[in-house]
Amino acid sequence: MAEKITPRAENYPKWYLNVIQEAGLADNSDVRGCMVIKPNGYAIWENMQRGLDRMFKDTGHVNAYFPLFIPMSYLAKEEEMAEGFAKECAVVTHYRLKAEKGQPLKVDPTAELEEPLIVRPTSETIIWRTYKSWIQSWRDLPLLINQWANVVRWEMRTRLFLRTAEFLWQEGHTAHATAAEAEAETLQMVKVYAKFAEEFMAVPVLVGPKTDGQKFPGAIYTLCIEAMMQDGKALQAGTSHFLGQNFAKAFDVKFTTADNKKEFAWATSWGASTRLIGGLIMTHSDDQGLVVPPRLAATHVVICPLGKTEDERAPALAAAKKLADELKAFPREEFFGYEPIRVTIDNDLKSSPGYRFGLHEVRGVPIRVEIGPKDLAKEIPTCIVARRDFQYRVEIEPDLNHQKKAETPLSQAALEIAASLKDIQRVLFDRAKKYRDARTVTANTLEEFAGYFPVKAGEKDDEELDLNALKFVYAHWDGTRETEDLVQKQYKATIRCLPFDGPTEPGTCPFTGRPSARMVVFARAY
RNA sequence: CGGGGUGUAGCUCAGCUUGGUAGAGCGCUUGCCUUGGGAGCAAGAAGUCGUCGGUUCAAUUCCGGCCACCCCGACCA
Repeated sequence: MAEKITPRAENYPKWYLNVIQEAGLADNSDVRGCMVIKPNGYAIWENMQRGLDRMFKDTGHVNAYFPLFIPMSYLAKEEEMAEGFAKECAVVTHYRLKAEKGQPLKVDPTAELEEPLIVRPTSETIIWRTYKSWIQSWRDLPLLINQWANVVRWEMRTRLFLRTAEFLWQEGHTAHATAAEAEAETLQMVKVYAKFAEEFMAVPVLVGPKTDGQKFPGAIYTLCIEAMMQDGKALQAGTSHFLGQNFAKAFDVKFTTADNKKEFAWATSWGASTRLIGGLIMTHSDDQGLVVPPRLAATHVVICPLGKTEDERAPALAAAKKLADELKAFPREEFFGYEPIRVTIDNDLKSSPGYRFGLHEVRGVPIRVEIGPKDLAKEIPTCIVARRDFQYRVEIEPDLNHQKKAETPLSQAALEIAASLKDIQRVLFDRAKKYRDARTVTANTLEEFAGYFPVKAGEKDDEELDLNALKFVYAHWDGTRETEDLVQKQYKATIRCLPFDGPTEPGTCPFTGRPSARMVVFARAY
């Protein structure tokens, strides 16, 4: 078998790119920093959208759409936001090209916009400008709106899914009559993200506020979910911001209260992006390729009919179709988003079975079914059910090898497959949680802390670090920006968040000796 | 924006030192053969050698400018 994927232990970043390529998730495009999301990758995004959108609707939100272009002056109205995003804004200055025969196409210098437009890096400004006309009375509140969109942030260095110049996301923007209501919304939505991460993505997350140094430009505070990747690095996977009255003041959004007073509205915003796909890959996938939890998988089940001759193939194909129909007709349930089980039949009987199996494996199909002449010749016809979450290679996970393939009577296969899909979802979450918990430690002294974040001189970033080197480290912190910056500089570790369910006892900051209110989580981050 | 590197077939790259108009592997097409873990054989299609200029009888090769991309730092979902 041609090994196309660099093992994780050898070079984790390279492995990540190999998986994306071999699984057909995305490609780099000719446009710098922008990716092409391929069907297998986009299907995962669609499943994410479906799951999240359902949860947004269930919590009372509705979808709307706002313009891609934002007048430059809008961004300027909120000072922190202008400062935060100024350096990564794409700007539109002209509205016309000049096309003359025999001449190269060029920008028409006579068609300059009076005011440049920026391509949205996030939509708070244009949305709050719009809310000004939507909100007059307390009866107009709360305003609970989400939009699915693309945004552009002109990043210096990009990586497929994790950081691209253009990315797809959703951004919720809500307006409330009171601070308490807005804060409750902020908390509710970060919990929605946590639930989505754990129940759909099978990714365990830490939930809690960011430090002031890490919060969103323009926010009073930011709540986030943080996941651990297989290299021990942290990935911020979703954020929910309490924006106070900052944007209401910037765009003069006032409403009349029940007792006829004027007040500025209170705001939240929250977002999650295609970065989630990167996190999904780095949490579950293995050296054989992509592993996707069933709730997000593009295809749940692929059935591979086998056979040398037409005489062998025809019955195998017929049995495959029958099983596919049974699976598709399965009663719809919440686990599958009330949609049919996604089954495909691999009709490529001319390719070798090994090639076909390998292809589905690298592409992350949770369950593969084999139906061939040997199975159909039995008194009670059977099929082989192979689970993607169990390695088939003895040398890699010998203890799991016995579970790699199971022979199942065809008559029961649909039932067992549906049950296995749910089991895979559970196994992936448990595995990821165990992995994270085993790599979460506490540092009580500076020496301990330093030991967890080795920075070896002359080393090229973390590529040469052992895959097992990095951890989530709980440690005390004196609460100052200076200390946070110092730690980042010395150890390349940042404070990921102050987890809601982490230890909250006060102590002493190991970096400065000053008192600390509670422990926080440090990690290297993407 | 600083440091380094690379541009040759769809992809990964060799060739350039010592100039004479281009190769391999993979992929693709066709045929034969093969089928329960990534088979084999044969034939075939495919490249203005990043770009502009210089040197030369002759430039993918030598020289210079430009452009693009990649990696490492700073910045970031």
